[in-house]
Amino acid sequence: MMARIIFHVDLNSFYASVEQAYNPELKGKPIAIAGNPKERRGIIVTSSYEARAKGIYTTMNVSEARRKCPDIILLPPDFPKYRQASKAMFTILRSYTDLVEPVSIDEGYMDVTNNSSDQHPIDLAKEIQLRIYNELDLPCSIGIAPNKFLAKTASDMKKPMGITILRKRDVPDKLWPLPVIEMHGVGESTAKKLASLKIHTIGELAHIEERVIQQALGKNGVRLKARANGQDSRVVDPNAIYETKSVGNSMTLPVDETDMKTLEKTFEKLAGKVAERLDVKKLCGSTISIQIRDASWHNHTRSKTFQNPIYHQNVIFEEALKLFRKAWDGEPIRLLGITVSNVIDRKQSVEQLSIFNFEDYAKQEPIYELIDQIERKFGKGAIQKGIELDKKQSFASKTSFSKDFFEDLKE
DNA sequence: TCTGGGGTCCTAGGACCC
DNA sequence: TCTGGGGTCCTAGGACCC
Repeated sequence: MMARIIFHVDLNSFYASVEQAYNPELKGKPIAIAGNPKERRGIIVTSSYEARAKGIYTTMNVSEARRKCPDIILLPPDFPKYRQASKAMFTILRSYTDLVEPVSIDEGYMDVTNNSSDQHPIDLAKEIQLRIYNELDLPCSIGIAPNKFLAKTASDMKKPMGITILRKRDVPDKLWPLPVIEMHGVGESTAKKLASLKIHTIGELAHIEERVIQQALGKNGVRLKARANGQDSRVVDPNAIYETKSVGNSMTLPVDETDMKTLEKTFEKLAGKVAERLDVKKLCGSTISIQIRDASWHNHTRSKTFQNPIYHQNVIFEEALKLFRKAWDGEPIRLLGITVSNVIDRKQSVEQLSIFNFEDYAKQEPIYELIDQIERKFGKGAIQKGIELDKKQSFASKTSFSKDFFEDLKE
């Protein structure tokens, strides 16, 4: 197989850079975007390099940041602004290839293997970087490599405004000496487990026996070992962003809360936000989950799956509350969240007619032919069986008798 | 360093089916 | 009455990323 050429483009300290681009007076100054600067529980989301130099980092509490850097300029996040800048950046990337996969608001992959121009990849990267800088006033780093993992790793190596090539043959020298926690996909918990196996560097992970890593970390461990060897066959998928799997909102409460009225109000707000976002994207989902975080940072989730996808604020609110009442032990609560998952497009969402609805539907239609066809498709007795199973509430996922399906059959 | 809010993927056990 | 093995779905929790 021909070697691929993958770019990973990463906008540097994105939110802070956008603010500086909009307001040049902020350039060269320690600035930070804080979730909610007024709230006791506000945290630093991003900071400029000038702020970082003074010890500011992401997740740092706002009051802590003020103490460390008294002249810091704190700004509330302005997501519409960031989304616009992000869009403009991806438009530039797509002017070079359709094979652009946004990963988040500020980073994405490109597969430029088959780019027609005879430009050297490094010159192409320079051109892209310069355009983003000149046209949008935003700094970015670009990693160039034969796969996603190495490209991502490379873009991290020189910031801001770096361009880094990481070839397969560079892996032993450039990657293996690094501590394993530096690897994307290895967090604190995995690093700890690896340490207990006497693995401290990426090189040591690269050479561990397959059986041992599989035993300790499962599938993920096997994958990490491959990555440590510079192997990653994931393709650049331009459609990945359109495949939303879940939509959720959560909220940290001003104080650890036990008052039911306040908690109910919070759920109402969250249900409203989730419903609104589902509306905007014309989505619905069949599973609802709630998240409860207690004062000691322990998370609990409860979920329920329905036959029919939901999206109404009231339904989301009521189901969330039901789950909550069953799950809550009365302990003070730090955070509440609602997520709707198993998400599908509302239009094609197949208003899933249950069999009972089907019977109603059938009364108005000449259906003997229809039944015959269904039984031919799903086997003799399928209808009867469907009715029985539906009574046990376990039918929906097996065979979806959608309206569309019936329309199709009638032809 | 005591930690916001948006996500994705994986695992493991239980229910249920064939 | 006791018994396999394979598969899917659901639920709860954990890890990780930006």
